[in-house]
Amino acid sequence: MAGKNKADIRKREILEHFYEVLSNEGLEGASIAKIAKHMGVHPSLLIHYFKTKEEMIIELVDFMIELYWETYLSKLREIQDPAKRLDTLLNILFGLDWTRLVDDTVFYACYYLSFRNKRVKQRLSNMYNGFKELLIKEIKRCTKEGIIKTKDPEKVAILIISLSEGVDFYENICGDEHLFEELGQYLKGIALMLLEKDDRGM
Amino acid sequence: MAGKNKADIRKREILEHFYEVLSNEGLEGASIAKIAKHMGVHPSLLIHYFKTKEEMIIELVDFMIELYWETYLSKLREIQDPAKRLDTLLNILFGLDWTRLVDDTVFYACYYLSFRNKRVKQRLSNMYNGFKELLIKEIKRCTKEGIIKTKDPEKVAILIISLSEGVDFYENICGDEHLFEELGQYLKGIALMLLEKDDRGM
Amino acid sequence: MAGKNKADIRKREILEHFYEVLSNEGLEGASIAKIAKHMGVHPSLLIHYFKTKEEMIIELVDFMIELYWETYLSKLREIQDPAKRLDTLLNILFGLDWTRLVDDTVFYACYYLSFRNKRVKQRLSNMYNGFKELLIKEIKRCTKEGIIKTKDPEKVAILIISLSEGVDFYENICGDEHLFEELGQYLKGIALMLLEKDDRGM
Amino acid sequence: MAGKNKADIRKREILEHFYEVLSNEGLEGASIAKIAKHMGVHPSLLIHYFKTKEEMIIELVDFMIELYWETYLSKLREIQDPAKRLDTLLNILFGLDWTRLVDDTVFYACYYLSFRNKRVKQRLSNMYNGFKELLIKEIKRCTKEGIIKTKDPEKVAILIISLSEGVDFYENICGDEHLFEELGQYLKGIALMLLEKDDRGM
DNA sequence: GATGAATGAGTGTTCATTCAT
DNA sequence: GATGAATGAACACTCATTCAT
Repeated sequence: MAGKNKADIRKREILEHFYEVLSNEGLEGASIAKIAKHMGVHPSLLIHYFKTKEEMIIELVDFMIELYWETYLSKLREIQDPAKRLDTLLNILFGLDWTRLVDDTVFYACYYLSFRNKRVKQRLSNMYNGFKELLIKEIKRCTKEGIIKTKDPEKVAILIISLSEGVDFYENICGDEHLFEELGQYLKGIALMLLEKDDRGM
Repeated sequence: MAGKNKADIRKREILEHFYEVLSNEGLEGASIAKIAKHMGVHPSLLIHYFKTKEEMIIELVDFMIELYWETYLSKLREIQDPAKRLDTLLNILFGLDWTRLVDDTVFYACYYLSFRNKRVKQRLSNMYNGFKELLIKEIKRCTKEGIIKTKDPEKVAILIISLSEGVDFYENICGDEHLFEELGQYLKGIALMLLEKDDRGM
Repeated sequence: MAGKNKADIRKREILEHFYEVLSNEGLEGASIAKIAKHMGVHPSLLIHYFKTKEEMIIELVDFMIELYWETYLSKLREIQDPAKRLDTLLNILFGLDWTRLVDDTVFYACYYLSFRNKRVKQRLSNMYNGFKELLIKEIKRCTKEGIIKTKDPEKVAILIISLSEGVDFYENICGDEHLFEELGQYLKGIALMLLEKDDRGM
Repeated sequence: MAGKNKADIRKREILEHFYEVLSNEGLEGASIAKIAKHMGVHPSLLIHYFKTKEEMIIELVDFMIELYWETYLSKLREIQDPAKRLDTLLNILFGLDWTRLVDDTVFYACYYLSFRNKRVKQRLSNMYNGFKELLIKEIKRCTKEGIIKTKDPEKVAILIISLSEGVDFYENICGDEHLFEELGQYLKGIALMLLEKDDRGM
């Protein structure tokens, strides 16, 4: 994504500072002035590259989504075996690397912004739909090969993604340091159960 | 809760306007000036009652939490049968009334604030712990009476709450109008399965 | 001064708190709200007694001036001998008790206010004129009795008062702890010289 | 002092308006908004240049001190003769130009601020120490050359400065228009006497 | 490409004060 | 005698942004 001309490099640099300030000081603290100060540059420069703050936010969202996709895809890239691919996906969703990939303050800032900003919402929506489709594809493949018996792959995919996000959500409020570590394997087990025994409770 | 003197009535009134403005215009839009204008009153009056905006936020959080608790408790109040009580809890968690009880913008505003505001975080944490303990108590009772076979009630309680929040989270981004309605019964089924078959997939 | 009805007692009490807050936090800090908080009372009460803040200031000035006069007069009261009376006056003006009688922040606050507030200015002017007249009277008596040879008592009186204030002024900016203590006797000596040898440098 | 780039020119301009508003309306009246209005500019521009009001105050103090020094030094510059240099210093201290060089409201505003603002205090302290050292140097030179017989130059220097300030102080409260004019020569005479006869009254 | 000048709306909060109770 | 409700102006300061250089 993005060419490698000087402007793009500079914009990426700005986004990284934006990310950091947002992470440290939250939405109210991430003003253009503070970001500029954080990178030792004049505020006008940020406007010069992004025109408006909204544009900066949009590109930050894109930047974050890129990160997620790269993680997903890089971990799956060389794996052929369907079972292993599905297993990898679950490891990603319920592992620590995933939740810690993007700072929670930044992630939930973007999430919160999506309530009032259609463009942000659209991007997040696309991202989650992408995750969902990816998951569905793998589920279907595994079902086809008899590894699992999932009747409604979309429902289960939504369920798994929601569970992953829900635990993250819960953790942020109630989590002691080790909650998620313990919970990880347990959750993966639940997910597998849902995939295999999806014909039950319905 | 809260006395019935004039100040308490007025404060409640202010909080309702705060809630509404927050719901309509988000965190950045919910300035003291705008709330005051929304209720046709001078900004300094809000300060007169709450001293600082932070205090106002804290009391809004309390106000919201009160709403949740009242819902919980009022629905459980007259039910004695353990199975029915548990069923009611699941209906609350995966039903529409619950998610729609508090406006999402308001709820996630509070959630987002909890990242940087210890007092908000503590309150939300207490609330979720309260929900969890309530759930655990009912699970244990049902287990004792042989209705379900839950081995680790706390884990399952956390799981169920997380699932409930996770689906709400997901819905806000990806949900078409009817997603949750369909999902509700399905999720409740999952929850029941988790409660009964908790000895499985682990 | 002032009757002893309940209102006067309350007003005096308020003035004492005003004095203290002014001393601790300066002019900008001495708001009605803060004074009220300092005495654990509602701000409206101060207005109730003084009508306006200006009135409060005026009465504070009177309060302070009272303090000065009481000191002056009480120290002179029982002394008959003219030489001793003059000596006492000089001791007062160049002694530590005098400068420390009223907190510097309070005194210079009143002084500063006099630039823009005619009523304050008038009061301070009267006070200094009173001091001057007192000093002149004693100088004249001593001159008459041949103790000193002051040709122009008013000029010398003004000079002595100015010197006293000037040293206080200087001390506030440049004074180490002991400057004034050392200087006291020296200054008194200068004053005496001025009184005796007033026929010189003119 | 100060470069000649646009910012420095603008800052100086702002300080001049600050000075004027302060002189006209006192400390309480010299708000950023009023200064901005006085110079027909937007309030945030002042912040743009000075960051905070405190900084503006500090620079005003520096500005005022600069004025004093320039006066001192320019009047002494071309004079070599020790007696004349000392005489010039006394003329400055007890002459009208001196007291009228800086508006009294402004000067005493700075003085008053020094009570609560360490940086202001430090600057005034440095200024008076500079004056004192200058005076001491000239006194010593004159003593060496036998023009006067001052035993403790520092004490006398402090005395003279204090007297100068004290008379100014007194004048502000009690002075009719011509008091200081009359007093000037008299005071200078006193100062000379103190310098010559410093071995007396001690 | 980067900086500085300037704006104007907006922030939360404090202020002295009035009025009713 | 004392408190609380309410006001409206003011405060220093931050905000995103525009324009000129």
